Amino acid sequence: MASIHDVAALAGVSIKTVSRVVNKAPNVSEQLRERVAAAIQQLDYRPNQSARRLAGGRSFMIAFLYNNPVASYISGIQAGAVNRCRELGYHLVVELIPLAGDERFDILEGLAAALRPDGVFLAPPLSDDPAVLEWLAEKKLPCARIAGPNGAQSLNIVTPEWEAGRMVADHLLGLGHRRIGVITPPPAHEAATHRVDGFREGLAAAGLAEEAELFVEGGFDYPSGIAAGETLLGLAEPPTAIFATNDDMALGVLQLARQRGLRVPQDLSVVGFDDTPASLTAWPPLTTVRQPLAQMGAAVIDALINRPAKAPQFDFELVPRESSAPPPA
Amino acid sequence: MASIHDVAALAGVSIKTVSRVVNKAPNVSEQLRERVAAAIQQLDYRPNQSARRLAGGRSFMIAFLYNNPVASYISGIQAGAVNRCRELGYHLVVELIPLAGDERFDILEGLAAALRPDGVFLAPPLSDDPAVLEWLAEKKLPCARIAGPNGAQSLNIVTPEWEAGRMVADHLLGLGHRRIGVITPPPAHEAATHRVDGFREGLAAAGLAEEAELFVEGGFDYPSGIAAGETLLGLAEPPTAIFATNDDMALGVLQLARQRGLRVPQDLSVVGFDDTPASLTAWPPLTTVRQPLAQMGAAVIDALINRPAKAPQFDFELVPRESSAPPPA
DNA sequence: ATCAGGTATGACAACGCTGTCTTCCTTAAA
DNA sequence: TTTAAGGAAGACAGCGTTGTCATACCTGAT
Repeated sequence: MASIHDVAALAGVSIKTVSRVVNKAPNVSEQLRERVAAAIQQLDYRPNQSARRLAGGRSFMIAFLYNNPVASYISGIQAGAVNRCRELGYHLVVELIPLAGDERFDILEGLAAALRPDGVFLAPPLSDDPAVLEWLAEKKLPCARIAGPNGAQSLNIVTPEWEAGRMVADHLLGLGHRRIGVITPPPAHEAATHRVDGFREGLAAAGLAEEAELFVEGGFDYPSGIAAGETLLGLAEPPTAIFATNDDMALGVLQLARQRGLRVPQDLSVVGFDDTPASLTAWPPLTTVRQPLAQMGAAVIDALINRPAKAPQFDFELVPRESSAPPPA
Repeated sequence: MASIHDVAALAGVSIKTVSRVVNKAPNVSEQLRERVAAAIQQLDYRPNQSARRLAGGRSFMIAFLYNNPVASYISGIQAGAVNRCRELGYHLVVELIPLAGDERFDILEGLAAALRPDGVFLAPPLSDDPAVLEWLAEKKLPCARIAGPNGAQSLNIVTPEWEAGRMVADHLLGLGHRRIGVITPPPAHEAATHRVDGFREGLAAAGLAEEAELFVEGGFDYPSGIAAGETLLGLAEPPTAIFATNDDMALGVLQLARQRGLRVPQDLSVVGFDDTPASLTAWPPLTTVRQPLAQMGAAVIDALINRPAKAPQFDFELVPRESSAPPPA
């Protein structure tokens, strides 16, 4: 495997000049630049990251810290991140971080000391963890998060959760629903709670009063969707539609409706969030909100490496499918 | 951040001795070992991987190459792999490799040259790719695969696909089915085809003749499940049960049955494979086969790093749910 | 003609570790 | 008592880069 010395020898220059060419540093004559480039090409030379890290202080590694039970969500984000990393000549090291316990910090410590990553990518709900955020700030590790709380010391890629919530409200309201149950996210998923805020705003815009009994907290999983659905459908005046703030819970509502003999969407409309694979294959296919996960992942990498001036804009998209329809007459 | 020199100074020994202690090398007196350990502890010293790699030739990195549309599958394997890596002091670098095209080799080349990973982990269906396998062998990169073809030059963690297929056959046969349709995997997923072999063996063991028309090839995705199901149900004598070799296709069959007014499982039994989240939330919940994904991921890492003498044994588990029942009378 | 001030290039010392070789010290066999 | 053998510890040279500094060259203003 060719080293910088081989290239230098072949091109008849010093290793420093090769280094300059590789790093696109200034003050190299066009002539030499080309000669070196040719030598690099010929030998198929690739700089050794370890040596680079050791000498230069940069590791060309980004740590991706995650812990999210929804595989498709993480998977989508990771795909975007890993591809962008590749484009930029970086690599993505993944680490599964427990959501609680001091063990987390051991792992982080080991990761930071061994790898010295150039940046840290936090996926939700880790992006909400103040202790982790603080630890990273203390270590002065550049860190970017997706859908985390704002105002913290590190970068946060903001997602239009609020707008998406509003979209769901408008969709359901537009179909004629006036009494809509909401299964809210667990408080640990702070960004997701903005979905509910946007939804509330939609309600208000339609001149509807907010009724506390229609907002039931869920745990972002299937069983909790069933449980919350039971609460909502057990109301004296049950809702004609339910907005579950993620797909797993919406799927739970679908299941519950089936048990109770309610037809979806004729008797009850259901809207989810995330556009998971299961939402498409469910019966009926779930109306849900699609996030541009790969774009989001790529944007975080950009933020970490290029630090672009302006924050990226994402469009969440309402995917109308067969689980939502006008309310029963 | 403490370096080996700091530890050596604090313990009053040479850096080499510290290195010995860190690497659990022999020929260090118990007394010194303890003194050094104490110094390491006190300074919270962690060896720098880049330096280690540069000097020692090992990178403590494993490359995880994947490309699989089934997020939950990859996610499960990755979780097992990343945790085992951590236990062993390694790190997992992920890379998304296209399934075809020469671009693959550029990516691999870049990865290999820059990172010099100590091992490469290939997840299916990449584990079936002869060109990739050959490229890795050429570069002398230790490589382990899950569910790949046997006989290749690299390690392969064998999974009991055959046995699992047999289990499915026995399950369905045991329920009384005599005419069972099978949606077979695309040929690129070689390991998965053993599921069909095992299934065939079950048929033979029950004294049933094999009918070619009952075996229809699928593409491992939802639409292809629907299409294959249409072929099977369109048969002059349609099957009373369908074994789809993955969940996505089984979900497609479920959908098709619904369209045709067939009740599952009363009119048609359906069995999937993979135990994806969607298989649980589908209606009816899908009888399927669960693979110990995390264990499998961990085993590959073990194979790469520790090279254990004996191959690990995995148990695939049939998860009976509500999509399979005795055939209509 | 002289000199300041840039531009182009190279020499060389890190970076933090491990491999190799050397040295010193025990221990036990001859 | 001598000697071989091996255990314990250290000195030192890389590993493949980048950063810093030195050097040579060129330009244009004096």
